[in-house]
Amino acid sequence: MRKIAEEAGLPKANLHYYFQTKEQLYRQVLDGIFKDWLAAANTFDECEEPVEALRGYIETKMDLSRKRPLESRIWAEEILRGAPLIQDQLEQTLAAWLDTRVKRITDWINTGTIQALNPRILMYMIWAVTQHFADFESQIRALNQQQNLSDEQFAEAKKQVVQTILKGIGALD
Amino acid sequence: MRKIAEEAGLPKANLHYYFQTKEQLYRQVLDGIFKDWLAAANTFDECEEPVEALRGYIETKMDLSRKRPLESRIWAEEILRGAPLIQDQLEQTLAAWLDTRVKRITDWINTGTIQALNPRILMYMIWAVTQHFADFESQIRALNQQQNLSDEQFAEAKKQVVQTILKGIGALD
DNA sequence: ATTAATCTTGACCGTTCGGTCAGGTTTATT
DNA sequence: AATAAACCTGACCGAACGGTCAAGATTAAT
Repeated sequence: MRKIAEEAGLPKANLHYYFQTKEQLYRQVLDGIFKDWLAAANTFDECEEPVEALRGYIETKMDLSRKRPLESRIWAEEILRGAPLIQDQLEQTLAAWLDTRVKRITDWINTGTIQALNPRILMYMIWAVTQHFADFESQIRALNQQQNLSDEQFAEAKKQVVQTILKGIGALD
Repeated sequence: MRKIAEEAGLPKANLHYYFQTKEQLYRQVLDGIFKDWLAAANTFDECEEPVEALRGYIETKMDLSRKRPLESRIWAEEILRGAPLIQDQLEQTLAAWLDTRVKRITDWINTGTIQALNPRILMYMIWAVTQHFADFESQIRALNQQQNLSDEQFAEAKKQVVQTILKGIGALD
């Protein structure tokens, strides 16, 4: 709280005027992140066909990792800790969101647009890969001559992630 | 340190006899994890062909996530924090390891065994997906009726991860 | 049996932590 | 101009933190 107040340029006591406890502040941060997360998630529904729907979703998640890596990292840290404060949101909102998307993917499988697979695991894979570029940024930087990925490198990564996953599930030739 | 001593069943002062500072203890933990990580990494070299080499590597990493999720999580947390204590290891050992594997993958591309792609990004994807099952275990549990993945579910996930990535890079039909 | 080395421990120390509070200042309302 | 509401702040508090230390217990070496 001291460091946050310092960073924000106000006395710690004043910070406590707006956020009574550290946990309340943290909860508001998590809520904001969850909102952004769901907003990005809606990209998934914008297209009918799997190729465009998944491409749009993956690209949106990649862009989020690029533009707001801190959000992704705070989310990741909360999950790492066992999600003590967001378990309800995961079990309710996120589970419901996932269920309806699982149904859509199942439809694609049944119509033969993509190959048979477990839709949940596909979603886990997409989350894992896209968020990795935010959460493991410092590792990637260390492996890239101590330089963050350039815009060009990131664009290449985005393209390859989309390509590999879409091809991997049989949505591309 | 108090909690660790408690968990280990000895007085805190005694813990400090074996580990002078918290950071020294933490470093030893990180070193142990890095060793396991590199041991798993060597699976990559056991086979000549991309399909078997990558399948073996992915499966080993998946097994590690299953059997030692805490290790993966501590590693992830260290990276999330910006890798303050393991930057050297990332820039030296890990970077060197990655370089030689990038060369192998490049060979596969040049001989047409897999399609053209950026080998580094492929490795990031593999790391992301395999470690996700350890690092985001609590999220997966919340989305799986509050139950950890069963052995059967995990086996299915492992199979699908291998299948999707191998197919995604054009190593399978 | 004696000594030295290693291990164990309760009590203690200074610092930092999240949080409080009385009292001040500013802003909005009438 | 008077009053109320909202906002701001330095000083302070108890608890928890990582770490220390002197002294005791145990083990190994001679």
